[in-house]
Amino acid sequence: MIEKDENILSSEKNLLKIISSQYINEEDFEKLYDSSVILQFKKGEVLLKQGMKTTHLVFLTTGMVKFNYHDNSGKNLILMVSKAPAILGGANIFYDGINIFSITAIEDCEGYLIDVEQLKTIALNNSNFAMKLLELVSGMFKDSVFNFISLAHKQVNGRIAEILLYLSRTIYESETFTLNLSRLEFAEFVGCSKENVINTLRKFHNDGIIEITGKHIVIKDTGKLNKISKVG
Amino acid sequence: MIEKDENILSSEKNLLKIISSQYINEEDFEKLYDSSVILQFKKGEVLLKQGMKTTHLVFLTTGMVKFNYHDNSGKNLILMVSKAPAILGGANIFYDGINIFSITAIEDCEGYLIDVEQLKTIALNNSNFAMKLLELVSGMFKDSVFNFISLAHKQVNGRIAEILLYLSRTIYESETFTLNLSRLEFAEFVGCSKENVINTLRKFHNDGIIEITGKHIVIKDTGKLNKISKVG
DNA sequence: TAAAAAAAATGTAATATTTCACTTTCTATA
DNA sequence: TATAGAAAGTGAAATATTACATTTTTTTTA
Repeated sequence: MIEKDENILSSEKNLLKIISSQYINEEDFEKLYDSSVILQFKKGEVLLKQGMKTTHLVFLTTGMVKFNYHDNSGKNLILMVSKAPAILGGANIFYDGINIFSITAIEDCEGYLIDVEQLKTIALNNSNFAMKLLELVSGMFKDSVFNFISLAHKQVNGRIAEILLYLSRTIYESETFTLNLSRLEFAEFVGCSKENVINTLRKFHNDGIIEITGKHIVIKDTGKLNKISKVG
Repeated sequence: MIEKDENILSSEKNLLKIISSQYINEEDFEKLYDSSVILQFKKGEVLLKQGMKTTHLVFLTTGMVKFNYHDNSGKNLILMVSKAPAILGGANIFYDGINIFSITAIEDCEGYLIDVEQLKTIALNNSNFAMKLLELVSGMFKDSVFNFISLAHKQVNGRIAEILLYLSRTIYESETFTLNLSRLEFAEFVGCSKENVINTLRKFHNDGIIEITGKHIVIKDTGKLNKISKVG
């Protein structure tokens, strides 16, 4: 019990900001806390499933996930990649309550399942809290729009350069990292064939822009990568 | 004065739902009303400009607009097309207050400029209202995601078929309509070259799927168009 | 740890898309 | 209503991308 509390409070970002005493009182916090469950997810497991009713959000405490959409023809698309700490599923709640995409672990994860009904009840009685949720959803919207824009006017090498920079800066926070997406998943993120991803990564490698050995990537020339991402 | 009120109240969709007495009291409504201005926009005029601070939203009462993003290399992209009645600009407010895209009239429009600060003040004191705004933003998020998905895994003919159906169903609400986008704008919406748009429309015409004479379009074979939009 | 399965890599042919240079057709307005 | 400028349309070459067939490498698991 105590361990659970400490866990929530020790993660310094999103949820803390939102749930902390600034926006929510002790009593509301207890309600939310009592209705939440902590769960482990193995790589590949689905945290939120596309098409299902949104009964909960997930506050991810450790691990990384992908936001993926699968269409009826079997094709798959990765919209976003996110790492702990983060609140997942926020965009679904206040619309019609059906998950528009899945959220899947791309490495072992741990997270709190937060009851949506409870959350709504609290938001209705606390507009500061509701506003914070609005900020959260707007932020996601913005990210999605930027990703969309990039997809629309950039060619594959520009997209790949951009995604490499994004992963390096935002997700792994290092110029050296071990990718936890397969080449196929990477292709689903870029929006092209897996062969194209493989060839382009190889080309970047041969041009000395990156160094890639299997899943291990080192970004050698950020300047050039930047240029490609802008021009491409 | 009376005319203005009637105008707001007679449009049956978004704003009414949100602003109506169910969610906002007489006094708040007056505040919002007093800080709002009605304006006319000519085709091509910008209602909200990308990069500028969000000082107002627009409640569009008549006309049609495009949501367009322009990048520094001069390329332009249309994210969405929307017609009255609609609330425009909602996604910007609660994030960092900078418009992430422009909203431009594609035909003569009329709309109310609603002061954002006033709106925020009211939302802070009225969580029902805040929740309604959340729904609005979530809805836009959802639309954007679907458009994004379509762009990512469909080829140009699939995209064009889809956009034709979208325009027919959602925007013009008829199988016969007069497009108020140029071929170039249509291409910016599809995310391809204008020649590709022209050729594809011609091909659809020759195959008897649509009938196109300049800007006048008749959808002849919805079934086939549907198929192309799904397979493509 | 060996075998099976999955993922990565490669080269080439087929296809899709853009770019370019140009003509034709509209449309606004002087 | 003549005319300039914009928009639409065309065809062909250049480029980008995918699809396919196949091999190599890595990972999983019996």
